[in-house]
Amino acid sequence: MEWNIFSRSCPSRTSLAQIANKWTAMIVISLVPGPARFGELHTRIEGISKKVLTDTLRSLERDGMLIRDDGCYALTELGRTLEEPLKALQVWAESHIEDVLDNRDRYDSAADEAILAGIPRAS
Amino acid sequence: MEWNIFSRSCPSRTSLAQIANKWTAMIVISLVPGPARFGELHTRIEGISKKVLTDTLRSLERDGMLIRDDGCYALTELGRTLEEPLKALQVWAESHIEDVLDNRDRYDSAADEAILAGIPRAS
DNA sequence: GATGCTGGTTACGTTGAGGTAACCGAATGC
DNA sequence: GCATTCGGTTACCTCAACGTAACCAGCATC
Repeated sequence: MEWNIFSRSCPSRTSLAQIANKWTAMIVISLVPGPARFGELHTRIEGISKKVLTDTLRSLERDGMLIRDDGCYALTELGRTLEEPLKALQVWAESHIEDVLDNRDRYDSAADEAILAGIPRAS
Repeated sequence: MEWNIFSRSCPSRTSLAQIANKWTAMIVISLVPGPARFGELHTRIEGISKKVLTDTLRSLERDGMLIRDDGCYALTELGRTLEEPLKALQVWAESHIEDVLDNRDRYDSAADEAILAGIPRAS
């Protein structure tokens, strides 16, 4: 079978949606060093609510990326194959953020100037 | 400066949220072979609406990952550094989807059986 | 100058993701 | 027995993401 994320209703797109997700990335990365308890994850991933944490954990458990044993979560073999790609996203985000912040500033101030100059719309 | 996606209000988390996104992934991957026009992207990425496509393109342009030249979009140097990590997500999603689908089936039917057996709740 | 195509924008409605806070059962401590 | 912690669940609400459809300016075509 040819799976293709660009195809409107290919199941692989739902899988992409699951892994291309900041909470998924943070949970998986948090579990790389070893299993962790619910409370530990809740502390490490600052700002995540208990609801979202449980929802995301259940969803990852359903897809077979982690297993739960009485409040203790561990990556499965499948989950471990996500370590490298998701870690790469973390590294990218942290190492290029200054660039990105600069670009945003430039973009926003250019937009402001265009408004002040009375240019009605980009063409 | 120490950027850290796990820190509640670190800007790098907003950057992670932007790149850990299915539309971002599909757009960037679509632009790897070379610049493309709006209509081409709209066709290649099946099921994306014009609104979401324009919104996502503007957002990526703002962050400096692509540039627009009269309806033609091209990755910047920064955007090209995303090629590898995002391509990895596509490959993962497409190559592990059968596994994931099996896991979902197993999880869902186990849940059904638990209900039929009268087990009130997982503990 | 009407018709159509491209690359959008706008207004509007729906859905889903996510936050908050209260609650709860089981285990542990005093 | 009572309070506390842990690992959730539940109800409720908000807001951002997304879809739909109509509209529009610029340009080319005939």
